[in-house]
Order: sequence, then structure tokens, then C-alpha cells
Amino acid sequence: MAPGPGSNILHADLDAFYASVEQVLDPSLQGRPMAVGGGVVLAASYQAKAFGITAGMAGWRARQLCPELVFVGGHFREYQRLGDAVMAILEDFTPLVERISIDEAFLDVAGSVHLFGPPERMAEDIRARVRAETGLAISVGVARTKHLAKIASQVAKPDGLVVVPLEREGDFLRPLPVGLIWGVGPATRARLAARGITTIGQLAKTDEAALQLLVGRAAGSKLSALAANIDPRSVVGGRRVSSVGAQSALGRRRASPDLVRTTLGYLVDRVGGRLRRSGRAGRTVTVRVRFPGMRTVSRSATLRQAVASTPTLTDVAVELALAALAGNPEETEVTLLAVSVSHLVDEPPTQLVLPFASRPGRLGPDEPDEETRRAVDASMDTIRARFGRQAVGFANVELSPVSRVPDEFRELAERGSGPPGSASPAPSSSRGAG
DNA sequence: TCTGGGGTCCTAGGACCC
DNA sequence: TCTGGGGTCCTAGGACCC
Repeated sequence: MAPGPGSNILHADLDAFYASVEQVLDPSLQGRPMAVGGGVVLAASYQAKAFGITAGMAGWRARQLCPELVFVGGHFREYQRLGDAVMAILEDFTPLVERISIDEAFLDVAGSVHLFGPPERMAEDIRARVRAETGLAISVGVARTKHLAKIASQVAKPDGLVVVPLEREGDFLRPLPVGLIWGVGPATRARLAARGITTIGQLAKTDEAALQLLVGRAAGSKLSALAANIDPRSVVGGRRVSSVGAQSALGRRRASPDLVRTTLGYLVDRVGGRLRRSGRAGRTVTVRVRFPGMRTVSRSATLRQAVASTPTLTDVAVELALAALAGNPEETEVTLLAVSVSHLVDEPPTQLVLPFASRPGRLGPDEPDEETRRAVDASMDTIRARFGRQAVGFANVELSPVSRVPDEFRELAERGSGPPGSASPAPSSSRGAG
């Protein structure tokens, strides 16, 4: 009865997710080139993709490519709701569901065959149910490994099903472009192309040592194994995030301490709240600053104890950002600020926190102690839980147009920092169906 | 008037310890 | 007197994914 080595892994991936949801909500959008977003394309319908429009593209550029393009603002709550509904359908077929974004998941159905029939049949049933219950198209790949299944679903798009039988794996992989391999992006693709390697078949014939020289030790090994069709990864549910962060694009702004304080105040406020809500705290604080021209620098500090309080995190983040600016005096403007907290630990809500390791005196006598800070956090968290985010906040943050993106979108993009099973989101892909 | 926001993993060098 | 190897942690940066 033991399930043998068959094609038991499914990769299910909703097609052009955000755009498809909009077309379901407003049938007049069906069959038309449309995109979610405005200043930037968050997702494009297949009709828009036909004009070369991709996620991440500037809005004006998209309109250039397709003057009749329709932009819609986005119904972020609906994306969350429908994404969750689809995951619930998947979980009807197996408890082994590994959600990797709002619209995409791996399934291991080896243990469900006796209930629902062969994997191929389950894939068909999943597609039919998702279509019937949500109106959305979902493509599915069926294969022996996650790598093969993921590639199969990409090949299946749009609205398709591709099964890779055991005896045809090699034939399936060899002619495909290396860019379909998970982890091969523009940089790696370019390096491989420079050596004349464009297909997975060619990659498989390339010496591992040569690949390591080309793309690095770990990446070379991984690439070599995947090209040789070796993928030992299994489907695992309940992953937890290992860092929590937030960022804001600012346009071009003068790099003033005031801007840094205001922006990081807003960002850390979000990050701290998410940490506390999930009962976690972090030891390492990283701040990223982007300058005009996309050059990015970062500064990080690892504290002796994990921190989750907004005031402490803000102090550390502001200091790091100012250090980053001081280290780049030739840059007078910034285009983005980001903060992230990592080295996460589970933290009881009563923690006491001291800042920087081996830097005594950071909290001077005139500074509020950590206990006071946490009390302030706790009251704000409580008020917001009852009356919403906007009910209370740092005055200067509320008055400044720091965020160009609705909070709903930010919440959607947060991946499962909560308890296992509540994991979610990240926007749609720009790759794959291309 | 040059691209949103939230993540993961890897590398290379230096500090430090045994 | 000069010389070693291995492991861990930290920092800064890069590539990549959804």
C-alpha cells in the first residue's frame, strides 16, 4: 500500500491572480487588456500581457504600450478572501499543502490516492472546483518532484494541466529554457547565456565545478542537481517567517534627518505591531536606504536581546539610517527607506529589552525605560484592535504622506508572520506565463 | 522624470575562540 | 619564533521570488 515513487506532487497556481479577480468582480473587464495598479502595474490580465505589459512596470510605460489599457484600483480584501478559498479547496484533497504565496501552493497527494483517485484526476477536480466556486482559472502541474511540478504548471498556463510521467521527465526538461528553473533570474540567465547555455538540457551537460565558478558554490550545486533532475525537497506546511520588514518608496526626497525619523517611525510602527501580534521579537535590525539610480546601502545591528517594542526599534533604526547617510555624504537624496527585523525568537509579552550590545548608555536617564515603552505599545495595540489602525499613531506620521500604497495592500503582502496555518500572501508573479 | 512591497538564501571578509 | 586549521557570529551586499 505504500505509495511508490510516482508523480504525486502537484503545483497549483492561479492565473494572473489579481487581474482575474477584477475580471470576475466586473465582467465588463473580461477579455480586455487591464491592469491592477496605477503608478505601477501590480498585475496584468493576459490580454494586457499580450502587449508586453508585466508586473512591476511603471504605469506610464504600460499606457505607452497599450493606450486602451484599463487600470483598476484593486480590491485587496477580495484577493485575500479568494486566495484563502482556493487554499481551502486544496486542503480538501490533502493536509500536505505548502502555501508559498497568496495564489500558489504545492500539494503532496501520495496519501490521498486511495480516496480521490490518481493525482491527475485530483488535478482535474481541483481545477473544476476552483472554477466553479470562485470563477478563477488555476493551472496545475503534476510530477514526481516540486521542481518538476512547478515547471509543469508554468508550462500549463494559461488555464491548463500538465502531467509529467516518470518515464518522460528527461524529455520534458531538456528543451525548456533555464529561466524556468526556480532561482534562475536575469543575472544568472545572462551568465549562463554567455557560456552558450540556454536550455536545461545544455545545463545538465555542464560540469558542476564550472557552474560553481560561474554562479557561486551553492547556486552551482543546486543548479547542477536540478538540471540533472535531482530534487530532494518535500512538501512542508506551517512554515514560519524568519524576518519581518516594511519599506516605503518615497520618490526623490532630500535626505534629511526629519524625513528619516518620520518614515522610519511609520515603518517601524507597522513592523513592531506585527511582531507583537505574532508573539515574536528580533535581535537584528537592518535598515536599507536606496538612492537615485537604484544604488542601495544597508546598515544592521544585532542586539544582545530580542526587541519588539516600537520606540526601541525606532531608536535603533533611525541611528542606523543616519549612519548609512553619513557614510554616503555624496548622496543628497533618497528614494526608498526600509527596515527589517530578523533573528526572530518567540517572546513572552512581558519581555524586558535593552538596546545595543556592548554599548552602554544608549538609554540615558532622560529616556523612558523599556517597561514604559512597552506599556505605550500595549495601549496603542489595544486601541487599534478595537478601533482600527488609524485611531491612534505618532502625530507626525499621521500627517505625512509617507505611504504611497494603501495599507490594505501592505497587509496583503505580509506573509505568514502569524501562527502556522494563517500564512498568506505576496503579490502576483511577473514571471512564468510571460 | 527610472519600478511596489514583503520575503528567502547565499557570499565574502573580519572578529573571535579553541 | 613563527605558523595552523576549524567553527561561529556578524556585517554588507546581491540575486531571486511572489
